[in-house]
Amino acid sequence: MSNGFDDIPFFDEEPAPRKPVAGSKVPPAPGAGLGIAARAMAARDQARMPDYLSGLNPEQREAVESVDGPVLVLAGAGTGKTRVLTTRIAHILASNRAFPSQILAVTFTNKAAREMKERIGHLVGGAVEGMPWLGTFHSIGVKLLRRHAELVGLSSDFTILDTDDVVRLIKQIIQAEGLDDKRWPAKQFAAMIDGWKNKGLDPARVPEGDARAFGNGKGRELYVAYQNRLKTLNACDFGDLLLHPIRMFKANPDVLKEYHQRFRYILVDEYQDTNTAQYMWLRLLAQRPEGVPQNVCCVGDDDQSIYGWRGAEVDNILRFEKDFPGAKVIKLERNYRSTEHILGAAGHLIAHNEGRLGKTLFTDRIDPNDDKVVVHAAWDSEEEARAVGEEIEQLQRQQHPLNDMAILVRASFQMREFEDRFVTLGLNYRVIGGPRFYERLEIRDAMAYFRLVCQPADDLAFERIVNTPKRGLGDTTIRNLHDYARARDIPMLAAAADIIETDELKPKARKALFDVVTDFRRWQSLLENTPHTELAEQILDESGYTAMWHNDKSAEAPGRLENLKELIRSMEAFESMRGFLEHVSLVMDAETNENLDAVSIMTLHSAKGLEFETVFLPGWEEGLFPHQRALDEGGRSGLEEERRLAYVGITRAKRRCHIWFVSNRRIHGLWQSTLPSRFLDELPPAHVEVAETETSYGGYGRNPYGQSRFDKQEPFQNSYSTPGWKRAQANRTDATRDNWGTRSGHAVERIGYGESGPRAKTIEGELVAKSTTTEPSRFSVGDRVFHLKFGNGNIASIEGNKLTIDFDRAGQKRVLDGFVERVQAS
DNA sequence: TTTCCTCTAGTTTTT
DNA sequence: CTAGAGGAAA
Repeated sequence: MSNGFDDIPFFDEEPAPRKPVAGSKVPPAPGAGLGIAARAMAARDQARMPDYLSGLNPEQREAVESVDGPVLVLAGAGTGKTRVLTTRIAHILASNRAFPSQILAVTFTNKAAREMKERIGHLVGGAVEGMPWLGTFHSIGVKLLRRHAELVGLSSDFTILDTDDVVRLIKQIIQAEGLDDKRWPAKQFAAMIDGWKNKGLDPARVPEGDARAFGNGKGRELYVAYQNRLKTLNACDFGDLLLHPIRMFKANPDVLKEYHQRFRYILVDEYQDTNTAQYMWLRLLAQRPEGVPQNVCCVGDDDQSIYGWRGAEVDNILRFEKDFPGAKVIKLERNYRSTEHILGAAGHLIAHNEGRLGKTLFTDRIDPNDDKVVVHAAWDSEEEARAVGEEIEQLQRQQHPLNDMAILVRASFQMREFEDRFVTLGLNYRVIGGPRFYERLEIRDAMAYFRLVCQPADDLAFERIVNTPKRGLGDTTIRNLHDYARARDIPMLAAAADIIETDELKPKARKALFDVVTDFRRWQSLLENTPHTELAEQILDESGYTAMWHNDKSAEAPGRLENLKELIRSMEAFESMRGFLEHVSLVMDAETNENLDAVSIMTLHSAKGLEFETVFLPGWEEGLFPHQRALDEGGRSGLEEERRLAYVGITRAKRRCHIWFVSNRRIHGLWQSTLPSRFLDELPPAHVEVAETETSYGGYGRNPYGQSRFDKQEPFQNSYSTPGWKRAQANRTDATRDNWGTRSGHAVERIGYGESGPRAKTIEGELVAKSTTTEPSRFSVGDRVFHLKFGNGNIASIEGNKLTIDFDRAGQKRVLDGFVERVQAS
């Protein structure tokens, strides 16, 4: 849990590593307290061929052992990419080429970094201490910046702003420029700045046209003003965590040189996702002066590049060989995940893209009993959800764990239908990627208190909480204070301390502000000597923040209090409040509860890197997938990215992949009839079967879809002529919309779930319906209960795990007992 | 200050 | 349609 930079010596105290000599013996490892390198060496010495190399195929092994010089590993889905990366690091360590602190290993997400640490630990036998430079681009950026902040005009205790802070800040700037913040939304400009920063553009380099496009042509001025404001706040946004180090390195070649010496080996995960700024950062660090080997290894898959829309440049991976002359390119094509049908379908689909580096996944685990990829047609999204639910239940009856199944959607609105259905069925599910814990209102408020205690100059935090809970400090007072602070160039909290000594404010506001200032003074004085969790609780109590939610009668209030408790709990793992704040600003991910058996529902984007026995891919319709906007805004390359997304979806499946399309979908409230996705036509018949629908309608054979519905003739185009396909097509054309109820043999029961109000989600961002149990209900009629969505109510009747409840506010609803908690009768 | 109403926009997401 | 934001009224 490092919260800074001073815990790692800049250069190792140990002697410089020697070049390994073939067959050289390494001295036996002494007992306890071994460094990672020593342990790795010991592990290697146990066998002639190091253990860690034994299970690798020849290509993987080559990727692991080609440690010197630039290497690009093109690792297709399920080909053991992470394994190669981690084994490679273990190998570098074990062969005595570098110390752990001389390896730079970069990932995109914290999750990936964590996983790598863990797996290296396994390989080397023990926890990985001393890999200080394994982390995300951003966390490594922070580490560099904390060390050299003064070189870019910051002080090393700078704050990291998240998107929410940034938007509020930009809004102020837009208003300060005298622009209408409704006509020029701060959010949009924040996105523009983010985009520019992804491209490595400082204000001067933003193309004229782009800069003029915002704020009556004032885009550039606004960007400058924003950067200035950040500097006065001693703050960075996420983009700066990359750009500042780049600037720093460019302006200080001596510093860059130090890092060149330090980082003997550089590894990059998910290279296809790097944006221009990351690419610049990497080249600065990786490209060495003549004669020095560039030990860079980038691992990626151009076919899985799905983040172009947020600045990723597939081109980075495509031109690796130009950037690093003499680079070795190793393709990993042997797939260990999926059946031949799944690979065949995915491979045929992705072959429709141009400009690929070209890989074909194969497996030799061929089993004639393997299912083909199945394409299903449904009348509308409701039927789609119902049918998927049935399939899941059927698999469940065959003892397949729900954890092995996932529904991967293109857009998050599609999730709702599945959630509704699963709640009705009492089927456990979890939603991955919902609102994040640290993005919740109450968490952000609490964090603002903590930030302000640790960093009295954090004006954004100050503004967020001065009047939360309500203290009668309205707009006018704040504006006053703001001007006062600006005029004197001091932080707002300091300004508040000053202004209460004057008579500039009304007595009421003055008193309120006085209380705030004294509270913060007190908390700051406690910061060093009070256990931080205790202090945190104290802050939330004394500020009246907890009381505010206690008094709040709304349905969400108890959940929010619970989240605050969870926040305090999660602080325990940290040494100090500062350490905790640093962690939170970078690590925004929530963990899922692995112990629960549940179907996962997530977007295709968040599914990258995961795998499931069975994957359901609903919503393969033109306009949704490929998404209309991707086509409109991205043209050909937009379509190709969508296709890669489809590829990612299919290759998540190990054994079973079910694709769905519907004929009617409600978009923006109105029903629209839809066409099957062109991607369906791009699947190879040999690996695909069309499901016979159990429903009894249709069969007219009116098939408007022949060959080449969308594209010019393409070599892969094929027209399905199987009876099943024809029927599926006919179904979607001729079905009548009276399928409410039991047509598919399943009693449809609607329970209240669809009115406005927040979605019921647990702190992990999961919504979990308890499965039907045979146990007697833990509730009885008349109990007073609380429901996250509907609030308080009394139980009117009970059937199994389904409760009928008279809610105080929402009226009578039927809900599953897993969604309510018993409360004391009031 | 709160509540209610109107308006608007509406893929994908990490850090 | 529907969630969220912002403005107007109580």
